[in-house]
Amino acid sequence: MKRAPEEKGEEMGEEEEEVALKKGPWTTAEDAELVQHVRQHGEGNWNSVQRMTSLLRCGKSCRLRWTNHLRPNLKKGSFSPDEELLIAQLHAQLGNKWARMASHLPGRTDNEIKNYWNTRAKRRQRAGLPIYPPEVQLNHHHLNLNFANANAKRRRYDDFFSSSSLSPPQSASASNVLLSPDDAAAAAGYTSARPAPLDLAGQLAMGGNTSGGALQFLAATPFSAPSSPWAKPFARNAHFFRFPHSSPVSPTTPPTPTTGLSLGGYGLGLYHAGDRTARLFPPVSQSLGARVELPSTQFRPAMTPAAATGGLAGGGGGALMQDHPNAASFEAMMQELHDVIKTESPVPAANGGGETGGVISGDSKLEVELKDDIETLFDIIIPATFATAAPESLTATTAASAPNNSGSVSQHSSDDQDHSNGADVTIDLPVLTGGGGDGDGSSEQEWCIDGATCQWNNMSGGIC
DNA sequence: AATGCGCGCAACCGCCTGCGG
DNA sequence: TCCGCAGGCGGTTGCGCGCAT
Repeated sequence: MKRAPEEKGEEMGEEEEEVALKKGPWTTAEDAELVQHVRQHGEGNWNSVQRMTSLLRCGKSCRLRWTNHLRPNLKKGSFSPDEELLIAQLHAQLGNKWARMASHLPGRTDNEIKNYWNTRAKRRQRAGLPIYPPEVQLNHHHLNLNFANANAKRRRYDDFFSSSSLSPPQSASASNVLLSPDDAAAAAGYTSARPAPLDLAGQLAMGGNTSGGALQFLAATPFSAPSSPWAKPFARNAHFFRFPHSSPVSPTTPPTPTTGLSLGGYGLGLYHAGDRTARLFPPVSQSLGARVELPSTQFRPAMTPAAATGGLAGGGGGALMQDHPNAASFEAMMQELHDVIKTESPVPAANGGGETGGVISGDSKLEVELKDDIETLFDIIIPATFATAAPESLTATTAASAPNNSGSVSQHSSDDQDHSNGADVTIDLPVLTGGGGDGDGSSEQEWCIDGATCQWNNMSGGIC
């Protein structure tokens, strides 16, 4: 992109009759004009703004101004402690992927998060303090322990870690390596008053720890908190996600028959419109004994080649859950959802938030968002679940000891696909059948978002 | 009161990617 | 396949404000 002549700047050549583009702070008049333009023409095509309005701003500047300051539903003000913790968690998992982090913090912009993190990290580094809260470094520890291979696979899928940035776990451990969690907490000034971020982990772990595990979900989960940062990332496509609230999911309670993910009392599940059979991840047990099974082809007529062959030891790519093929693949699951969304186009992409479309079509935008949300589940929530499991059990678990009962997770050596060291993590996916939930795919809120009235409590026989 | 300094934030810049011709 | 364009992203810069000296 060529630099525009600067306002303060040098003389323009005689031949250059182009209007000098303005730089610097925006005026309220400029803001108003940009807002008016977006209202009339929608987002996108930013370079046309200059042609269609009297604004003397380049397209990039207009886009930046809109996304960072003018678009609706922007949340201004300082970050809440929950948001701060979520940012730390996201940064630990994603590195400097500000835009992706912002997608999980509704109302916040990438620039805002970036500025916050950079100043905070700079300050803490200068003070010789660890840049991550102790909770996050614990996550790292277990993430590395349990998900090394899974992450390695996923990196191919979505360039998981930025090659130019430090690996987050390395940077975290480097800054914290000499400190015990307690010492680090003390040194970092994190107090016990800070809300525990990994409640979900505890809920899930407890849920898998007993035969009556679902009852453990009677306790509120982080997703049930009205302002929970755990829940917010999923607000964009709330109709695709269901999370445990204050009531357990009955084993016979079916998920909503629409495409999506569920985090019910039995864990995380993938369900699908028109399909009364849902596959659920069971809650993670502390024994970490079993193996897991992810996608099947029951949702579509044919497995994609990649999903059918990639990383599915035991050839279970096309099997139903009952078949328990000894394989799991994050890629495959996302591939499956990807295919489902492709073929179904189940809901309108717009979900509020003032987004008016743009260059990304509704379906593809939905895909991206859902993929991000799913990745958050895998990046943050499921690793967090491990973080609260007994650490010693993690290291002691071997493939041979995996009992293959539902409701747990196992590690097993892997020589498939990426030939990386470490263990695969697999999850058994029992089949639950039946009907229920409203499943109408409407915008009706079925879980708490920002304090809105939660209708879960009013659902009879539903998820909540 | 004046000055210096640090911090937070808004905006810019350059690179990269995706897409269409 | 190449090329140009538009948009997105991450890093960097610069300004304004508040605080300490």
